[in-house]
Parts: sequence; C-alpha cells; structure tokens
Amino acid sequence: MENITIKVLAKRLNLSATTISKALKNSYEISEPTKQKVFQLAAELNYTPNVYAGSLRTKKSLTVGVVIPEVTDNFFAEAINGIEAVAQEKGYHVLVYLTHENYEREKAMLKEFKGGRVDGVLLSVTSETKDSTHIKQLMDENIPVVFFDRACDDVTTAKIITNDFESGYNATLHLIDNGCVQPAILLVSQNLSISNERLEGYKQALKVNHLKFKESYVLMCDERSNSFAAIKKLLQHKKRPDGIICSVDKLTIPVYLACKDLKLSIPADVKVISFSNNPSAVILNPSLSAIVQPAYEMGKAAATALFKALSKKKIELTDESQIISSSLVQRDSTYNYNK
Amino acid sequence: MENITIKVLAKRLNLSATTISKALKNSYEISEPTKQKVFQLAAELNYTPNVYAGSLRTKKSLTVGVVIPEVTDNFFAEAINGIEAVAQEKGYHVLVYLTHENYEREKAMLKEFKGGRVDGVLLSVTSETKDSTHIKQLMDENIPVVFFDRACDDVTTAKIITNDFESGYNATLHLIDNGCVQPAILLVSQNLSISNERLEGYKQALKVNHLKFKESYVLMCDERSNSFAAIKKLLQHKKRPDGIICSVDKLTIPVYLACKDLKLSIPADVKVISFSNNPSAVILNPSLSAIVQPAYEMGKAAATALFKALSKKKIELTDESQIISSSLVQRDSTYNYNK
DNA sequence: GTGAAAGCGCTAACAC
DNA sequence: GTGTTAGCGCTTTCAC
Repeated sequence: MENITIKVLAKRLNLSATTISKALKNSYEISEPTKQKVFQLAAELNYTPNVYAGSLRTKKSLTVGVVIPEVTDNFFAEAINGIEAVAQEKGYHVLVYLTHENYEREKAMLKEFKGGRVDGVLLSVTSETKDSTHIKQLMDENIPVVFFDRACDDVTTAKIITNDFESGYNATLHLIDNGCVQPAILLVSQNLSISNERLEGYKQALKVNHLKFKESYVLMCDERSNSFAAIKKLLQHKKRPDGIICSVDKLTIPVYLACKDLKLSIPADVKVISFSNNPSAVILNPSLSAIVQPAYEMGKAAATALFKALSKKKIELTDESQIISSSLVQRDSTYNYNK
Repeated sequence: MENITIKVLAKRLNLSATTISKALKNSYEISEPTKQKVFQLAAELNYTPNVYAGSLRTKKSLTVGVVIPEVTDNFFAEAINGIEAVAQEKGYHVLVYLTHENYEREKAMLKEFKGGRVDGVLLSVTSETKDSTHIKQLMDENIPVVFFDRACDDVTTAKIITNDFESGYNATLHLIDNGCVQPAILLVSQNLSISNERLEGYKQALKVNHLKFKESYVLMCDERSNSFAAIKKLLQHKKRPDGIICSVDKLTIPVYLACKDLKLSIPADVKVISFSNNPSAVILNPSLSAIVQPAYEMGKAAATALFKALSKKKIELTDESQIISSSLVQRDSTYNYNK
C-alpha cells in the first residue's frame, strides 16, 4: 500500500509539492479553489503528514518530555493530567519518563533529549539529585526546562511549586493546635528542596510555640530503606511522638500500619497529617487530614509556562515561576478529643 | 553555538559522514582505531544524534503510543509503570495520551498516529468505544496495536487481559459464601468487554447458587452520571442489596460514602468487594476486599508483545494474546460475623 | 498564485 | 575499511 505523501498529492493534482504544502497550511498565497482541491484529496486519500520530516526541517518536534519519579502517586498522576490537558489543547505531545528516584536514569534521560526529540522538558527531580549539571547542560543546548514541585535551587528557570515552608508550618501548627506537644516529621530526602522547606516550616512552628526541636523526631525514609520498620521504631521510642507529619503521601500507609501493629490509636495516641492527594483519604480508617497540593493546576501551570516560552523567539523563563498554595483539609486523623 | 552533527565530526576527523555513522553504530566494517577516534570526538563535542533525521530514513521512531482513559487510577498508573520499564530496557520512548473516556478524542489520537510518530500503540479503549473502525484503520497502515485490559472484540490483534469472567464469578461467590443473598454489581459501561465479562461471571455465580438475577441490582455508573446519588438510591431500595461488587476501583469511594451517609455498616449491613489496585485498600475503613489485577505485569506483557512484533519483518500479533489472572484479597469489607 | 531548488541530518546501496 | 551518491518527506527561500 502506497504511502501518501505530499508528492503523491502533488502528482495527482498536477501541482508542485510546495503548493500542496502551503495549501495544507492554509497559506494566504494559495487560491481558494486550489486549497479546496488539496483539502479534498488529502481527506480522500487519508493523508497524514510525516511528523519527522517536518520536525527535521523546522527543528520543532511539538513534543515535550515529562520526567517524574513515579506515576503511581496521585500527585504526579494528577500533574500529568494537567500537563496533558494543556498539551492536547496546544497540539503538543507528551513523552513520559519515570526515574523511580534514580539519579543515573534522570541523567541518561536528559542526555537523550539533546537529540531534538523534545522541544522542552517538565521536570520533577529525583530525591537523589544533588548535582544539577545535567540539567544545565540541557538548557545550554537551548532546550528549556520547567521544574514542577521538586526543583533545583541552583538552576535558574521557571519553577512551579507549592508554598512548602508555609505548608510544613501549617501542618505542624495544626497538630500543635490539636494538642500535640512532640510531633515528628517524616521526609524522603535531604536533597530535596521540598523536604527542606517543609522541615523548616515544621521547625518554625515548633519554635513559635516554644516546643523543642529534636533531631530524633525527624525521620528520613528513602527509597532503599524500610520505612515501615523505621516508623515502628520511632513509635516505640520511650518518648514517642504524639503526632506525625508525612511530607509525602507514600508514607501514610506504613504509618497507619505501624500504628495498627503497635495498637496505637489514631488520633487518640498519635495524630497524623500527610501531604497527600489521595482521593481515598476520606474513607481511610480514620479519615486522613491532609495538605492537598494543587497537582492538576501545577501541571497545567508548568506546561503553560513551557509552551509560552517555546512560542517565543527568545526563550525566557525565569519570570514564569509560580508558587501555588496547598490547602489543609482537616479530617479525623487529627481530631482532638480533649477540645 | 554550532550544532554538532555527523558532518561536523566527519570534517574534523577527515572522514566521510558514512564512516562516522557506521563507527557510531559500532559497525564491524570500521576499524578499531577509527572507531576510537570517532567515539572520543563524539564524547568530547557531546554529540547527540538527531532522532528525527534517523527516523525519517529508517521509518522507525522507537516510540510507542499509550492511549488510556485515565492516569489517576492505580490500575493504569501501574500499567504505565510496566510499559515504561520494558520501553526503557528496549530503548523505546513512551508517548502517553489520555482519553478521559471520550471516544472522539480516542479517534483523533489514533488518526494522528498515522503520521509515523509512533511505531506501535498500546491501547485501553474508552467506555464509549463501540465502533472500532479507527483502530482497524490504524492497523491497516501497518501500525500494530496491542490492547490491554479493555479490548475490542471485533479487532484481531494481541490482547492482554485478565480473567474477567472468572474474577466476576469469584467476587460474587465470595460475597455469597460470606452470607450475601442479593448482591448488586456496579459497572461503568455496557460497551466494555470487561464490564460484560464481569457481569456474566456475576450472573453465573448467582445461577450456580440458585439466586435470582435481578436487573435492578445491576447499576451502570458512567462518567456523566452522579454515581454517588445512584448508589445511594440503590441502597435505599426496599430490598436493598446486602453486597456490592464494584467492577472498577473509582466506584469504591462513592459506595463507602453512600453507606456512611445512610448509616449502613460495611460489612455488617452491606459487604463490599472492588476490582481495585489501590494500595490504600489495607487502611480503608473498613479495609477493602479486592480483586487485584496484575497491572504492572499486564503493562509489561503488552509492551513486550508489541516490541516483539515490531522487531519482526512481518508483524504478527494474534498469537501474543495473554490472559493473566487477577487475585482475590480478602479483607474486612466482606467479613462475615455469622460464620 | 505557483513552482524549482536546496537542504534539514541521517543511513542504505553500492562502489572502490 | 572507507567514500560517493542518493533520498527519506517536508519546508523555505526565491524566482517567475
């Protein structure tokens, strides 16, 4: 079966390839009758332009790369939703890459992007990413990068993030307001700006409320370690925390399970609040108080910023940064019976 | 900044473009010393091949399209995980498209694929998809399509699905074994083979156990309707069901909420079992009995089948179909106090 | 309003 | 082992 190309259309209509090309682009140079003929034949033969030929010429792929740690995480899934919505609207295609928190993979992926496969990149770095050379190198090749959620401090570009410090502060304050005097915080990595910001907010809330900050109440739960065991140990401490802040949704399950295992009641013995976009939060046992990030909006904002930059002659991204606020939703896991 | 192409390397080393191309591909035709020189310079100048130029020549994009209804669904998210894992390994790239259960979008997406953007497609159709002409048309253009989970009966190609009939049967039997005499089943669409198969399994289990099938216990919850209201109404029926099978995870939340609203206890008044891959199932209130689909494996299997076909001269997919079994995990939502 | 020519960066066929 | 030639399908001058 013959491949329908512009040439084929040209031959059939006794026109040149150029004319066909222009007609298909609805160029003002081409007469209305000619355009009609071209459109009709194209439809009839089911012509679809070869995207690679076009990309090779124009140096535009109409494709963006999305690099994220996981997709089995409601935050990132919703963010992709937002990204994809904008991409569809703008005629862009979305290449998804999962790093699984592996820095080497992230590096390898970004390196590939230099080959022109994507016009721009939306990135949420791994928890292992300390060095951002690979990102800068990509940007040096004129491939714009927009961070969302997890950004690198030392890279100057658009960043779509939430008010992490404030959210950490609010979560902590919420626990304190509901009677906690020694809340703990669970983090995923000390490399991540989100972790640090949330931790700083936590510290600040303690300070304002004249509570002592204790290093032992900060628990690092990285990919490689057994969070369940670590959390259990934390809760078996002689002076166990009376509140827990999960800085990442994934930690909610091990916290709930550890409490169950130790016969600790949530919220009577331990109050729990998580950074979570899990829609099941309402039907958990007990229902989960949460800092909900505007994941969909963040995805949309990040994609919008990128496409906006892409449409310009000179790519300029620094002024596209945004901080979008999270919201605190109170449910039973932080309920205060003594109030 | 000059773009580093094969030509540039060729000029610098006083070799032809062909030689560079072959050397970079580690061809046996090229001498070891030459290869070394080429590799070294390529590394030095940070050469990255232009993928579009290559694709234009070879007619291979090393890219697959994944078309799914949603990504904010643990099943599909895990499936993507599996797909991406295989793709990475094989050097393929993954373009993700979300239909949001919209048939017109699905059609438009598949049409675009004819432009050579992808070498093959992994597809889980929308709940609205009755007509599969668009899929057949794509396959006519020699773009192989592999279905996973949601397949079209009238398209002959590889299908990676679960044992839906059996799972529906087992879920129903599980409810009956735990004392239900009038279980209801919640479906998303009558177009979907998965819905029909699961429904047939349900019917069969009723029959085997001499229970009467009642049309009013089959509830269609499509995208556009308010499932919560419909479920509530079902549960307010004079002879309300004493068990509910959610044929899709998304329905679990409205079921739990409706029960709470009506002060019906799960599992005392109503037992619930869902087709679900939600990791939070263990910490729900009550914990959720579930038919768990091997989502990751299905994604892997679908991608593997596609890549296998792609690597062959003649694309042959029908014998790559697989049925992978779901498993039933019993938890508290179907607990039988009278046993 | 239309077309001829050139070329994007790469690779395959074929010569040497 | 290496080079020459041609061309993938499209767009972009520039000429007519």
